[in-house]
This record gives sequence, structure tokens and C-alpha cells, in this order.
Amino acid sequence: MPTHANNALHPTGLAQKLADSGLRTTPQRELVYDVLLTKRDHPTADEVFARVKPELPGISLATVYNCLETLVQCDLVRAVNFERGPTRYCPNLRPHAHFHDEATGQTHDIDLPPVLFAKLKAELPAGFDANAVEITFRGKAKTSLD
Amino acid sequence: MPTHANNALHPTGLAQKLADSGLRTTPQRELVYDVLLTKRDHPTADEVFARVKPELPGISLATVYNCLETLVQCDLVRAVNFERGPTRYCPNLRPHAHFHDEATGQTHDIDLPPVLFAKLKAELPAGFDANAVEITFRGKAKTSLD
DNA sequence: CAACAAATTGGAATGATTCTAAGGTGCAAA
DNA sequence: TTTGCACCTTAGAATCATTCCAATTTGTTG
Ligand SMILES: [Mn+2]
Ligand SMILES: [Mn+2]
Ligand SMILES: [Zn+2]
Ligand SMILES: [Zn+2]
Repeated sequence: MPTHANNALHPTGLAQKLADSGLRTTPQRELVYDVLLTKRDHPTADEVFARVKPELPGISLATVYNCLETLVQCDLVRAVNFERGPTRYCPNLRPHAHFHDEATGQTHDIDLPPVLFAKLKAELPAGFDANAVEITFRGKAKTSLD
Repeated sequence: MPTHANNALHPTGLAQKLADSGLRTTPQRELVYDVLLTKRDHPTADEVFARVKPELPGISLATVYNCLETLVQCDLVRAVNFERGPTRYCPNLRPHAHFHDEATGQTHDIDLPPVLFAKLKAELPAGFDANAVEITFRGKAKTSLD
């Protein structure tokens, strides 16, 4: 029986990927993942902690860090950094870029055609073999609705 | 009279841009900038401190941070971040990307055609106005010579 | 020179993250 | 079923890059 209402969001994903890595499904991991799926605003660990606490008052910040790290290891979530700010967490697994709104501090997902990532890698000089490309825009977004 | 040998590297750049911002040219600022121009390996503040100390033994780490911040403000140097590691500093002002070698920890500059940056910005949905794009590759570089 | 602003300095404070040591939890072998 | 044991969680201490602070020092201007 799941601890949290928002169960339909991860039918098999979480338990499956955890099992694949030989890890257990725990209420803490389920809830942290739920919180990320429910409000996809790239929260920090502290923000995840605040959202999770009401549902599971005994949870510790250390555990939130542990769960987030676990989810990243299992490729269920991406860690996103901007300058030296606290790490943010993103459950969007499609290849995408991030837009950082300097006015509001909000982070938006920007879907990009996969061919663009390929074109970028093609620009690398011989001898450079990239297994990941990260793209971050910085600027201002219009009267944002999302 | 300049404090450091490597003066030809910044004939007018440093003093000029500092003056433009109403700031003074100091031995510390000159030397920090020289160090960045001389070995362009994206050093951290600590590494800059270590390179600068022999020439100016009295300099403090706080001053190195202050100088680097000043150089960034004056658009003489770019601050480069990778994940949550210490900020690195880059005197290459051309638009370029960074390649992070996961094996060696080295950071390489990757020059990219400006049109590519334009193409990326063109992918942004309406309402997103980017004034900067940051591109980071992660992977392995061949038997690196530079 | 005197007054004042800008810059440097050493050390304390910050803040996100990681580490550590001490309990829990739940399955599996005896 | 007990016991063993690996996995997890937890609170609080430790880390580490960076920033802040208060006290000089330096440079410029009147
Ligand atoms: Mn970002
Ligand atoms: Mn980098
Ligand atoms: Zn995202
Ligand atoms: Zn660079």
C-alpha cells in the first residue's frame, strides 16, 4: 500500500529501477520521487524536504539528500546546477536544456530537437568524446504562466 | 612599473577596463590577471592564490577572491562552474563551450561557430529572451597534449 | 599635509552538502 | 521462528568554498 496519493505517476518506474540497482523501495524514496513528479519546478533539496515533511514528519534532511542521490544514480532524476547555487532536481528525462529566469529565479525546461545535441557533439575537435552535453540559457521570461 | 614580467599580455586591457568601471589598477589585480593569462587552464581561486603567492607573498586569499570578482565584473574574465565544484576562471572572451574531462578533471575550451549559439537561442519558445547560453560537454579526451 | 575613498587583509561566519555513528527494518538462512 | 545481516534512516558534527567583517593600508584630492 503506497504511502502517498500520487501513485499513478510512477506505475512501475520507481520500484523497477530501484530493483534493477539492487536497492529497496522505501516510503521515503517513494515520497521524494512523488514530490518531484507532482511539482516539476526544479526544487532544491531543502524545498523537497519542506514538501515531504508534512506527509512523513519523521523524515530527515539527510535522508532527503540520500534519496535524491539514489534517484539520480538510478537515472530517474537529473541533478541541475546553476552557478554555485544549491543543486536542483528534475524528473524530466527527455534531453532538454534549462532556462534560468534571472528576474524570478525560476528554472524552465526547454525541449530541444535531439539533432541539435548531435550537431553540438559534431563540433568537438578530434579526440574529444562527449557522453553528455549540458545547455543552460540565462535571461528573462515573459509574464510566465507555468 | 608593472609588478610582474608578463606585461605584454594586457597592453591596455586591464587598466582600461578597470578605469572604465571607476576602479584602481593594483598590483594584486594585475598579478591575478597575469596569472590567468599565462596559464589558461581554468584554475580555481585556490590555484590562482598558489600561483600568485610567490610573486606577492603578502597577498591574501580574500584578495584573490576580490580580484577575481572584479575581473569578472569588468568582463575581463569569465567564471565557469561545473556541478558543485569550486568556481574556475577563464580569460577567453570569445564565445566558447567547455569540455570537462572526467578522467583528468581538466577543462578545455571548445570554440564554436557563433551561428550555433544563435541557432540555440532560436529554439527558445516565444517569451523566452536569453542573454547568455552556456554549453558544457562532459566526457573523455584523448591523450591530451594541451 | 589632511581628509577621504578605495582596496587589502586575517579571521570569523555562512550555507549546502557530506560524513559518522547509532539505531531501525525486513528478508533469508539456520 | 529466531538470528544474522545488509540495507536504510537519522541527528548532529564536519567539510569546504565562499562571503562577510572590522581593522589597517594605500592612493587621490583639496
Ligand atoms: Mn539551471
Ligand atoms: Mn566546466
Ligand atoms: Zn529540467
Ligand atoms: Zn574557457
